[in-house]
Formats: sequence, structure tokens, C-alpha cells
Amino acid sequence: MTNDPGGAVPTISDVARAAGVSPSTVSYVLSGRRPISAQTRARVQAAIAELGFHPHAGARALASSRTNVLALVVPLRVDVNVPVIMQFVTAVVTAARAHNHDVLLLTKDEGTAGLERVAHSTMVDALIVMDVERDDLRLPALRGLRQPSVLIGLPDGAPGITCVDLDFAGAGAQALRHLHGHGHRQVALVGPSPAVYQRGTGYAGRFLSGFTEVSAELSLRTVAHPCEPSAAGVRDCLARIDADLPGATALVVHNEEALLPLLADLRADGRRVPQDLSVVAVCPRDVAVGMPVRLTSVDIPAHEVGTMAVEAAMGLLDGRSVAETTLLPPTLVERDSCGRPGAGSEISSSHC
Amino acid sequence: MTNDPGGAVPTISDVARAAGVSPSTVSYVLSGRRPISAQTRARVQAAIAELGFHPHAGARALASSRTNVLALVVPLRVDVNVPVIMQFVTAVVTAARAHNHDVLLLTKDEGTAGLERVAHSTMVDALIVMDVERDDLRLPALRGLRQPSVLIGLPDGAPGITCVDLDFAGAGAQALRHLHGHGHRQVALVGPSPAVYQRGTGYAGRFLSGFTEVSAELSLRTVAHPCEPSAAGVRDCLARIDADLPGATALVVHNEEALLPLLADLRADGRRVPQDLSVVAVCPRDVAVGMPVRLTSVDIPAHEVGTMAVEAAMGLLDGRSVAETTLLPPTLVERDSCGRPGAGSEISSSHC
DNA sequence: TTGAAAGCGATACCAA
DNA sequence: TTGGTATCGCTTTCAA
Repeated sequence: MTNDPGGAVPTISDVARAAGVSPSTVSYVLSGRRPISAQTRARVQAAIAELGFHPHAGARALASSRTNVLALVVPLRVDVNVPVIMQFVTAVVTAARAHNHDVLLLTKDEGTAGLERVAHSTMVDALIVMDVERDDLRLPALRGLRQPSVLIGLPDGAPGITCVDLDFAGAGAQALRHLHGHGHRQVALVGPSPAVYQRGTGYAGRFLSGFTEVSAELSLRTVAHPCEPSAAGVRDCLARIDADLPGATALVVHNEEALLPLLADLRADGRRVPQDLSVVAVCPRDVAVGMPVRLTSVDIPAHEVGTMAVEAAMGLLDGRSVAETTLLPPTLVERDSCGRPGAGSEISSSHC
Repeated sequence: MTNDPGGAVPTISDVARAAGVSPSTVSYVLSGRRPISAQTRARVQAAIAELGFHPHAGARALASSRTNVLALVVPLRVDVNVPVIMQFVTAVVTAARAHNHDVLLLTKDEGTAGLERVAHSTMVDALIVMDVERDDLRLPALRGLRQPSVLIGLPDGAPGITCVDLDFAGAGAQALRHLHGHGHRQVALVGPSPAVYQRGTGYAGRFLSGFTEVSAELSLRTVAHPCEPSAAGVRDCLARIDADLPGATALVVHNEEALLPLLADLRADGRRVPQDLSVVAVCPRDVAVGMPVRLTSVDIPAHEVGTMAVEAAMGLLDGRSVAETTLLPPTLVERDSCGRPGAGSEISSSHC
């Protein structure tokens, strides 16, 4: 690596001259878009290394109409689960890099204008949009862009845009089925914060509907309450559950941030998990594992979803056909927070 | 806004033709780099709106050697405080947008190669690097780039690169002085996880040294222990403190993730905050406020730091002179977690 | 297997 | 106050 600080930045022509070939040959060595003899390739590559040549991204974008950049729109609200968002972001950046793309970060609060700005100015090849609401105002704008987009989430109706998400209805169903299989007949759902429902974020409702359907199908007694993710909010929510369904033997918690205060609250109340109350959480693995009690959980596969979103975007860019909607099947992992109702302290973990 | 989907994307020449002026005039209307008569300007702007023209970012970058993009390098480790990172990111993106820049997201684990890739290919005008270690391997690489960079953090020695950070030594001093002012003479520091110290992240040591200096200066009895941010880690840490400094009447907690388990642990032990034990936290405001007890805290001003980092980068790009090191003074905010030692339940919040 | 040269779409210098 | 145009650095078609 011969760095030449102070010297001018080498261009493709400099490389061509040094290698004794034409600029186009250098370009083709770089892109592999046409066969090059081994010797020529070697000479060019030597010259590239020698000069420390790096193609100019802007020039490339101009000539090829490809930026190798993906836009990622993230929510920066505080009531949204920050660690989960970070997992999506990590997954997207990592997957994008694996496809030789970089990631331009947009915030949701720039709204439609932000999307159009980066798309119209050709800063990106495709867009990935997180935190999509059921009737998201940005959808029409996205449809109008020349670049393809991929949603993380599932809006109402046929969005006409590629969507990737966890099958939250399936997740709700699976959580409840699991508890039913362990003998529970009265189960309460601790949902996301009211703000999430009000915002019209789809996953909350989809999870609830899966939960509700299974409840009906299996003739269970269930209640569902949203929950503010704070010590006070959790206390409220538990009180309401005790009032509405005093015989509840299990909780499904679809609210990552409420988990810690909730477990603390139960403990302070002398209600042991899982001896007195079973808990199934819906959250990323590492959150479930990091709790005071290792929680049986339905995984939120942020990494997979993020990766699939990028794969879908790449597929669209390459002209491959891509399923409009991809719902990842839920995965429930047994850990230590779920026993049989009324098992008291004599819980046999082999049964759960 | 007359959208013309399906029609070709308009270029600056199309606008020029429509407005009856030359392309350069359109460019100057856009950039404001030379005086334009009001009528011409109006005609051009009308044409721009009419055609829905947006300058091509790549073409612009090529012609002007300015991308209007900032690289932001974020750590995606799990042991790092995710919400705090998100606050930095938010601040940087917001500030960058205020200066008409976008943000390209790089992960720390791409290391030196990632920095050089985006810099050499001229994808960005400047770089902002988070989570800088005391003797960070990336510093030499950053110094070799044509683009300026700004560090969030403070490496050892004279880095030769602009740095922005909270004055952690001052923060440690302030936390301890505050407790001393309220009568505490035996104070324990609950530090970040051992991993943070081992990684050589500077802020942990700087905080500790400020704490230690004040301890000596005021002849206090203090101990300091790192703390794994988990239920078990917190238990361990508290046990060690009880062993080493049984008379401790106050805790300084420089470990955001340990706060919740720590408070739960104290509560379970029947030790009330602040009646039996005072606590000063070091964390962002909203974290302090969101705890079961509203914590007196030294703020981690992620927003200010992120904003200042962007301002510094803009200053460097504009050729303004920028201080090599900017340490933001700490701010302690009184809330409800700090009383006089031995005050028991008769705490008078007016005194604290 | 390689080369020549015409763009890509802006900016900014040199003229008028 | 405005216009003409060379230039930025690369890709890709057309030719050989």
C-alpha cells in the first residue's frame, strides 16, 4: 500500500496509464463485466494497489445510475423500543454491507419529505422503512418514487410495496397455545403502551387478534390490557388484570420495556414466576435471557427481518421477483418462566 | 407540484430551457453563489417547481467535491448502552440535517477499513466517530484521510483530531461533592461493567479519577467497583461494597443499565432510597426521571455532544478554526434520590 | 480481448 | 446580471 498523502487523488485514467491499458479496461477489471486476460488483470490490479486508487462514488453514481447506498428510515421516538430498533439497524447495515451497499440514515420525523429528498436526488438505490403504521401516510409517496422500497411492518390492505415482518398474529396464537398446552385456562395479555395502539402500528393489533382467535377457539378466559412501560404503568395494568380476571394463572407480555418492572412488581407482591404465575414474553432472545428469570418467549427476530428486508431490496434492484409480503413464522423458546397452573413450588421444569 | 411519473427525470438543462436561461444561471439560483435578478430567479424557481427538478447528488458531488453527507461510526456492541447511543445518533442526524447534510451509518466493527472505504471513495465530507477508546487504533487512519473527523470521546495524549465529550472527570467530582455537601462521608461508586474498563474506553477512568480526587481532597471514605449490568452483577457489586465499606450512606452509579436492577435489589433488601441510602446516577435525564425513584443525576448530554460534534465538523469543512478538544461541563440535577445520611424516614426534600 | 469516445448532470471559471 | 463551456471521474456502447 503506497500511500501518497499530499499527492493528487488518483483517477481511473492514472491507473490505466500506469498499467498501460485504457480506462475502460480498468473499469471492466473493477466491475468484472467483461472477460479480461489474466495478465492484464494482474497489471491493472497492481497499478490500483500501487496508486491506492478508489473509485469516486459520485462519478460512479453519475455514470451508472447506481449509488450502492440504501436509505433506512428509523423511528427515533422514545416510546419505541430502542434496543429492538438498534437490532434492526444492525441487521440492515450488516446485510447491506454484505451486498456492497452502505446505509443512509433517515429519521421518521422527516416524514415524506425526507424520502422524496433522498430518492429524487438519487442518493440511494432503494429504501427500507421501519415502524410502518397501518395506514401510513408515507406509502403513497413511496409508490411514487423511482426507487423500490421495502417496509418493515405490514400496513392495512394491499400496500403495493414489499413488506417483511414477523407474523405477529401467529406469535399471539402460539404464545396462548403454549400456555393452554400447559394447562392454563385463564390468561391475561399485557400489551404495548396505549401510544402504540393509537399510532396505528399494526403489530399490536395483529398480535392481539391471533391471541383472541385462539382464545375463542380453545374457549379460554382471557383479557388484554395495554401497558405503559413504567413502574406505575405496570402496577396499573396488573391491578386491572387482577380485577378483570382474578383467576389468571399466566401472563403473555407483549411489551419488552414493561418486563423488568413487571417482574419486579410480581416479586414484591410475593408472586413467584413460574410457581404462582407463568409468563410468556414477546421479545428478542437476549432480552428474554437477560431477565432475572429466564423467560419463555416468542422471539422477535429483528436480525432476520432486517436481513430479509435487505435481501428483498436487492432482489428488486436486480429485477428478481420478490414476494410482496413475507411474514416470518414465530418461534417460541422454552425457558424458566412457565409452569402448570397451581403447581406451587413443586414445579418440574422438565414439563415446561 | 406537477409530477410527471414515467417521464424522464428532468435535469438542470431542462429547467434552463423551460426558464429561458442558461444552466449556469439555474445552478446559481440554486446555490445563491452569485446575484440573480428577481425576475430571473422567479422564472427559474417556477420552472424547477413545474418540472419537479431535483439536482442529482452524484453529479453534484463530482462537480463540486462536496457530498453533503457525514459518516457516523456507531458501536453496535450489546454491552454498550443502547439508548444513549440512540440519543447520540438522533442528535447527530438532526444537527446534520440542520446543516443540509445526510448521515451515512457505519458500524464500528468495520474498523479502519470502513472509514477508509467511505473516505477514499469520496462518499462523505467528514466523519464523526463514536465510542473512541483511549488508544484507538483508528486514529492513525483518520489522520490519514482527506476528510476531517470529529471524535465523540477523548483518547489519550494529543489526538490531533477534534474531540467532543462530556467532562467525565468533572462529573465524577461533582457527584461526590454534591453528596459531601449533604453530609455523606462514606460513598461507594458503582462503575460501568468490567468490559468497559478493559476495552480502554476513556470515560470510565476519567469519571473515576474525578471521583477519586475529590475523595482525597475532602478526606472521604470511598470505594469503587465495576458492575456487570444484570441482576446477578448488581447483587455481587452491592455485596462487595457492603464488605469493603459497610458504613456507606450513598452510592454514585455510573452505569445506566445497572440502575433498575440496583434499585430493585435495594428495595427487596428493605433499603429505602433516599431514606436509608442516597443515590446519584450518571445518565441521561429521561432515564433518571423514568426510574421508580426519580434520581438525582449528573446528566449525560448526548444531544449536546452530538450536536457539537456536527457543529465542529461543519466548522472544519468551512475552514473555521475549531477547538481541538471540547469538554462539556457536567450538570447535576436534584431529584428525589438523595438525602442526608441517617435521616431515616424524616427526609425533608427541601434540603436536597 | 481490448480501446476510443460519448455521455452521465451538475459546478464554476472565463467572457460578455 | 447572465451565458457558454470545460471539467469532475467513471461506465458503457460501438468498433476493432
